[in-house]
Amino acid sequence: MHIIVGEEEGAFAVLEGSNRYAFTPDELVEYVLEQEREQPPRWVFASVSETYPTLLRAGVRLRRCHDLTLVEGLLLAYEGREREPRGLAAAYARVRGLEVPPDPAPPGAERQPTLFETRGPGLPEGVSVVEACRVVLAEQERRIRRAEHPERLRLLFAAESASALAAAEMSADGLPWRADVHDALLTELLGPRVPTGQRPRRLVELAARISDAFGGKPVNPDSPPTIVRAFGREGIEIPSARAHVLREIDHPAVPPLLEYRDLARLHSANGWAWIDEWIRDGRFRPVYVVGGVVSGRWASQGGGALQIPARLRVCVRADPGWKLVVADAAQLEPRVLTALAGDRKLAEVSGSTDLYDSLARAMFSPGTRTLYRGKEMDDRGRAKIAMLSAMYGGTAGEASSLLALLRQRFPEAVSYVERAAQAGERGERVRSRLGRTSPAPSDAWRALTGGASEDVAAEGKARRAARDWGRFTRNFVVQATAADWAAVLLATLRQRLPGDAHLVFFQHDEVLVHSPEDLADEVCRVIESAAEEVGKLLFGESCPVRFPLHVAAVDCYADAK
DNA sequence: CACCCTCGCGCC
DNA sequence: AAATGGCGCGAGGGTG
Repeated sequence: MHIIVGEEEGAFAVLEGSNRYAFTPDELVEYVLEQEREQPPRWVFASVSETYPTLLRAGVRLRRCHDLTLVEGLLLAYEGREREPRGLAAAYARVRGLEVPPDPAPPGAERQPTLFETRGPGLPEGVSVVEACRVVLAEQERRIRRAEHPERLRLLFAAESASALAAAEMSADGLPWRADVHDALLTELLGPRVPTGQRPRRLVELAARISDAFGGKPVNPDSPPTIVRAFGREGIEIPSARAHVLREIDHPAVPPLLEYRDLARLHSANGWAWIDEWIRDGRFRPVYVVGGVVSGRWASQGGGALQIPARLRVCVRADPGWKLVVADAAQLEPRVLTALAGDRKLAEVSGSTDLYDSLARAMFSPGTRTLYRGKEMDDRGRAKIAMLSAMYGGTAGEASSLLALLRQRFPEAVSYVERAAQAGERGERVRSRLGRTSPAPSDAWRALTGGASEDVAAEGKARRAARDWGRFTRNFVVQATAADWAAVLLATLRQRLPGDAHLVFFQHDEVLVHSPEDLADEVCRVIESAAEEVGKLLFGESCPVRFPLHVAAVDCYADAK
């Protein structure tokens, strides 16, 4: 059973079968709670991210939903039409054969609407939001039935829609964040807080030491070109000012420069200004963008939510009487590749929680070491390079020979990604297990790679462009299937968490649950059993690949792992 | 001033 | 000869 909810200018319309209601926000809340108590329906929204936060503020949590915009985007990509607008008005217009309006600017863009832009849903006169939803939903169901694996798309759409619920819930609940701990850490590393725009004491000292090391001439350590020139004057030519380049140089400016870089980044990306902007009432509330990345990974808007530096994990602490349950999938992507390819030999390797360690034993005779980019590398490191090269298309240094060895041992897995790469090189699309579909290459790409070779240089450029796109599609099948896995995990998990335990953070292959202390053990078990089911849901009951998680109930995020 | 690019580096 | 995927963000530096 599904119930369509449409929002128009603060009022709500509800379509339940042939019944139609108009509700105030308060009435809607009462209605929703009643429905959820009896037999939870599938709630249909034009967009969860636009409507659900209002319900959350009123204390409403939904179990299941269908996000028409997210699903439209996935379906359009599946059908090779990802450039078409995906909002409700556009989807409705396509069904009715009307002129298709562009998507409204995302709410994050602070752009004022121009004179000719209209606010609101952009539907034709006389068509209500719920009516449009009803029409689009029916059309989406027809398109699903036409697909090669309708059941996979249904799982994908349910999981993606549930992810949207989870994302809004996590933003509303917030990640516990101790501003006082964060402030103390900044003060310890940078010196006392200074007004925005000024360099903290420690950075001032380091900048002076850097200039001294360059003979007293002021050098702006924030400007890479200036650093390259400064080394040039010392007779040291470097291609860039990147840390790994600087580390190879024997010069007194290098140590203070590297330390400056490190601390300056902390100050600018996650300094006091960040605390002021993002931490309220002991919570970090980023805006997550479900499906914001072509591969289906989430993106975030502001706050760098998916790039929290590891050293700030000390700031993430459970409330008194609560625990943080931290769970991250161990080497998710190689396991996903194993399952996708149905590589039974590699599946045996996945039985170990440390996949790379066990892969090393399968690839090498024990204890051999070689040099890799000048560094001694043990077998585990080499096994990891081999696997990453397969998934990313790397061929630098020893990678190609390691990849060749991996191909010899596990031909099914390696040929799976190589077929995806070849498809990309031909300009074809590839799909994740559940049907996330890679975009078409650009017209510029087709022009570059399509023509017959005019000269050697043009042919080289074309070849490089083709290979680049091949690396993208090679990685897409793995990354997008990992996104499938994570979405299904989130969908499963948010249904099963006991009591007041709730998701507070998600990052690609890792979840954090804030849980009352006495429920933490149960939360750990729920997460572990959910993860076991996810592999079967995606790849079938007989899938032999294990997807183990590291799960830990801790007081502080930094204590996990 | 707004806008756009590159660089460099944090996360997966 | 060398060639690894996906992001977000801030700073510098240029353009119009």
